[in-house]
Amino acid sequence: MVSIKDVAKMAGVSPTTVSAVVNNHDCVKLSTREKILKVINELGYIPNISARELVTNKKQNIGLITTGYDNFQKNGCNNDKDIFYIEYINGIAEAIKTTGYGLLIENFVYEEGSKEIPKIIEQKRVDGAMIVGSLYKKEFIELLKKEINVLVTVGTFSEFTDYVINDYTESILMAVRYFVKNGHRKIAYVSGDSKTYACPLKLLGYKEGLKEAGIKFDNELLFESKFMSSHGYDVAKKICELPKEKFPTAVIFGADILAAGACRYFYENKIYIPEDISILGYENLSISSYINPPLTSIDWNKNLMSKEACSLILRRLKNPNKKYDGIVLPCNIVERKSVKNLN
Amino acid sequence: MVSIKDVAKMAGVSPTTVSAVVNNHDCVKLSTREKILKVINELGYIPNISARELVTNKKQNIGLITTGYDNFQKNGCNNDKDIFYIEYINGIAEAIKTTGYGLLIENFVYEEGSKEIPKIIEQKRVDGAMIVGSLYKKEFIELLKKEINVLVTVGTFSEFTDYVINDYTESILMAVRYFVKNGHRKIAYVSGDSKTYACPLKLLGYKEGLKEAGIKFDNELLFESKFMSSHGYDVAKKICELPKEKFPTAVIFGADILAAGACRYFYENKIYIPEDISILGYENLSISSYINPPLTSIDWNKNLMSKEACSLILRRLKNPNKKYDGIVLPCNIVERKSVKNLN
DNA sequence: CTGAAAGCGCTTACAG
DNA sequence: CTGAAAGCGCTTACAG
Repeated sequence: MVSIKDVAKMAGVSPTTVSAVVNNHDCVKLSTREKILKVINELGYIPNISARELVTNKKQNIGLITTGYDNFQKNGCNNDKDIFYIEYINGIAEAIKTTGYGLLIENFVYEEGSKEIPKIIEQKRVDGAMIVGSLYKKEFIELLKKEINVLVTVGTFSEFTDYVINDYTESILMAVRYFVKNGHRKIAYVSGDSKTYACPLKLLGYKEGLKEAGIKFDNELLFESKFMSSHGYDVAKKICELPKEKFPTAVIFGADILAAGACRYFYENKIYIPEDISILGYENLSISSYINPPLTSIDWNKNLMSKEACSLILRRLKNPNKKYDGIVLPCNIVERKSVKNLN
Repeated sequence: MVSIKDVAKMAGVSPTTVSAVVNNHDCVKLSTREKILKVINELGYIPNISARELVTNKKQNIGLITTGYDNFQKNGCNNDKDIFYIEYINGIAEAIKTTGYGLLIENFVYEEGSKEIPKIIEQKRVDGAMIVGSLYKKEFIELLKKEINVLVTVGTFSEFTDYVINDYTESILMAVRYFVKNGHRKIAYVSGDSKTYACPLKLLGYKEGLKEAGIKFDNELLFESKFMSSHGYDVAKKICELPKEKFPTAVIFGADILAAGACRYFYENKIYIPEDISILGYENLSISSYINPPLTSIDWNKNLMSKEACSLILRRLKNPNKKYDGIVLPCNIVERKSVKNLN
């Protein structure tokens, strides 16, 4: 292992100067700098990260924590969870690459009331962390804030940290408008887990959309559901049990996972999409493009979210005492083949 | 930040003794140990990982490196890649949790001929690493071996490292048997990328299976394809262009992604699964359960693979000079609804 | 069973 | 612009 001392000796300078070069301080004379760089190159010197961490009191890692209900595991629905997080994980891995930080990931299962926190935070392995998902309570964030200063929530609003979310209300409003534009009037809405931050906001968008189009809100066309595909299946069944005059021409699912589950039911019961019923997913997960027919879905633009989350965390790392920032991103609809134009 | 000195002072012992307790050395008198543990608890002392790393010359992280062709990105097929890796990532994250190691991930795009290696290895951020996937050449592993000693390949055989793979030949043989058992005789096979290690082995299984059942190998029923769903679509088209007497009753796809792409084509062209044609996926990715009809697929048992990969790496970490280990896991078929019984 | 001392490889005031 | 010195928080022979 070649150390800073070896470089210093070989270049005929002090470790201090080598350090200055390695850290791009601009106080080193050009010729000295070049000499040192040459030796670094020859020797293949790579600074020891641990030593640097120790003295600067910074780890050079940031953490990515995914959250899940205990339920997911108990019910063997890890699929549903995996499918949700992957695009964030990869998006963030991509965005972090150029920053000099490493990405440490931990899947954390939040249990209400528990004081347990993610290990990478407890052990101070990271300088900052992002919490992806929405399956936790505010108390969890407060707990974390005691242990780590730099925190960004991704996908959930947060009072005490930076956050990046979507415009939930607007997104569902947009969905209703989209259906109305395509001639639909009987539009059902399958809301996600009411415990999450987004749920009531999305519902608001649904109601606003109906109002705007002069459609009367009908409680029978509103369904609540957790975020598992089996629940989407169940909801589809309920929809089909509706009296004929109530049967919607269009359904907005609050999550792609739910739409996928519903598709299963429709498929099994020979109800064709979009001929018999039009459906819209939410999130635009990768699965939406594999489903048949490919699912038209409200895109969260998770890649952009990941990037924004990274810049948020980098900014916060540089400036820990700044007032909290929130980024609200717009959604858009990715058109595939699950919606019929009734006009 | 409370340090080992603080604990020592408060407990009236030396840092050496505190260190011994923290590291579970069994040379400390019980009463001393208890006294120290009490202080640790009171003070909420957590050892500084960087300091420990510096002195032991170990990072306490292991790396998870996913590999992908440049193509995936160029062709906007990240979906296909994401979908493939997620279950490993989560499986390994789960398995690593109890080991005391952190999990550092990096998505690496391998380019043939390039000398570039993953940053987490170059910067020595990890004690060991797992390479998941098969989209790289042997030279890549040789390159890595120069920089890091503890390496495990997951999903690809490797001469110079530990590895965990599936029994590729057996798995496709099993697939053919499964179709034969269900009364199929015209069985097509869509092979994956021929550059990968598994490809020729799987093909072998296909041929053996046919032979065993007394079915003549027909080159027209063999298709080659890269690992993108669009290629599955193209293959399905080709299958449908086959003269009627050649049209297979069953197709084995060398990857779920390919089956998904094919399903799209079949769906669009009103060819029903499994009524008109039976299909079998490979890998049992999460998408296979969301597709309609749900895809019967050869399960790689990625959870077990992840666990085995973790034990392999832990063993190797403890014993760096042991002879290389290889684990070959059996596959099994997860029956869903894409195969018709012809008997 | 316990402690004093050295040292891991850096960075950072500080002095010149 | 450069260097000597101290110190980050641990672990590890070694001595007793």
